[in-house]
Amino acid sequence: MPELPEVEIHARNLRDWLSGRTIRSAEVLDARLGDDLAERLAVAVVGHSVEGVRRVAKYLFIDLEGGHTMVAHLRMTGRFVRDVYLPITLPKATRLAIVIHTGERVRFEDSRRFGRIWVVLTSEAMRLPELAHLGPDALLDPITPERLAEAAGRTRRPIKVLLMDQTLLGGLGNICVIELLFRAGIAPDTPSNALTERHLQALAQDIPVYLQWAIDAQSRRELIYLGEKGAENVFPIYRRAGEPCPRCSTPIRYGAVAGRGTYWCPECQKASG
DNA sequence: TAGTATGTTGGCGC
DNA sequence: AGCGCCAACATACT
Repeated sequence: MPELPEVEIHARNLRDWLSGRTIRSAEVLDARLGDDLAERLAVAVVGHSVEGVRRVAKYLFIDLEGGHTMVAHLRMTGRFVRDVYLPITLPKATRLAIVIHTGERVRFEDSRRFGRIWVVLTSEAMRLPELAHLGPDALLDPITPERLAEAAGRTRRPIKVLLMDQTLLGGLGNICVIELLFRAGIAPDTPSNALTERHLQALAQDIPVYLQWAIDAQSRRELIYLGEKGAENVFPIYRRAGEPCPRCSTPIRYGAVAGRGTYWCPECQKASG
């Protein structure tokens, strides 16, 4: 269930595995992965070399020589993995298997099958309906305190909901926002327009700092998402209901904010203006 | 077993 | 228009 940090780690792994390599074959094992995906891969990807890998918000871009790009969204359980030695049978959750000219295989695994992959002209990638209204990337193009304050002042929506709005800034999800609001000392259900300039400024400035920490904290070759077997929780607040707050030792609370599971410290997060 | 899950879209109703 | 809420997608884990 990746957010910006996990997608960034994917981008780095894929860059390492694919850049400069030629795609030898691509096998689609689930037709729902993308419209006409097998045909598009055959035409624009197989036989082409990878020019580079980029990340925009929670989207991955694999740019191919020849002018096309594979765009991928991992949704809740999607993951790219590399097989150096090829097992005879593909693991059950495999939805796409790509073999590169070195003989290594890169697979897209996705147990819940919500992930999506598109193959489009590189120049048209940002015009995909899903991406057309995406705001600036939360890490590469950090939101200014002024822009955040302007957006917050216009709405009574909870600050948690505002930060997860991908049209305002792209890349933050439930975990990132929970952790950012803890760091900022702001209650998740605070109406956005009740926050002070000072709190919003601190929040805006902390976003790229937090994201860089989260990337570093999870950097490893194979990502295991929280909730999966063997996952390690590196987050101070997320999924720690009842555990002591790392700052004040008050038990962490759990509840729903705008329908999403939310964790917060009732002592440290009181700021509302 | 029932509840929960880190994402996104789209529909309904106020 | 903005917003809350729900369902859909489909499976794994506790």
